[in-house]
Amino acid sequence: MAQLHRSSCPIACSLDLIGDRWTLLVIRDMMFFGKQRFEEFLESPEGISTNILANRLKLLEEMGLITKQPYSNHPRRMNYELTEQGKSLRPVLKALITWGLKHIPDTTIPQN
Amino acid sequence: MAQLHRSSCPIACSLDLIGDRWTLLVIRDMMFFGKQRFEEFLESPEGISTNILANRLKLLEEMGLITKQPYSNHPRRMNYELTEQGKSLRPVLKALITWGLKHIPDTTIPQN
DNA sequence: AAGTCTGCTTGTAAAATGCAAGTAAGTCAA
DNA sequence: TTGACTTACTTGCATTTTACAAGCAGACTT
Repeated sequence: MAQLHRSSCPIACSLDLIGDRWTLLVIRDMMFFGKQRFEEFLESPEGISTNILANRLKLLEEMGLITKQPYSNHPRRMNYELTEQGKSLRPVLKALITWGLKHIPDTTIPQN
Repeated sequence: MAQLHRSSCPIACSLDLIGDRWTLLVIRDMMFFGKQRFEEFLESPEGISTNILANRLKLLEEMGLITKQPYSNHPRRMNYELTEQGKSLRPVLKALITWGLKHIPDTTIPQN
């Protein structure tokens, strides 16, 4: 994951932040499936590994797209939630869903 | 660049095809700046390197998002053009532009 | 006091990327 | 007709990122 912006183009800058194979899947899990905890993200069918997930959650928090909070009084139990900035990625995900469903065979709206 | 689909989710599948730091920038150059030749893509401010560009053009052609044709009677001069399938990525790019302009400081619509 | 649950970290091999240099096929100018 | 030039790549190699497996730490639970 690159940190610096390669240009001032909004597409390039967006890709610098969220343009990899995992980040938007974490956002998807939060936005469409209401997932909030580390173990829940691990259950998604794509099979993200724990080190990548920890790294992406950290970066997303640093970017301000999600927030992390301790979950009630349970120990070491974290709640990840989308910020308004994170929620505003919905049109991007919608566009990817529409394109994928139309152009990639055997894609379907998943249930979990 | 991965080739296989990790799941049947349209978002995940789309990211498997176009979810890297360079592919959508090549599409952008064709869609918004009318670029068609190898050397033109190299001129973009992000500075893609020649091996990555060659690889992405090849993958995009294999996916059916672009076509490659010899340019008139000039030698070794190729024209890359978006197919209908490639053009249909416009809403995805539009969504990224909108999000980037709103949420990333110092992004602007570029001129070249 | 021992085991469990959750959320990570660490180690290492494999893959992708970045950078520089080189190559090949044709054109053009002298 | 040869030697430079243009365009579109390919190759080699160092660096970075990813994938996979294993381990660990703190709080609870029995």
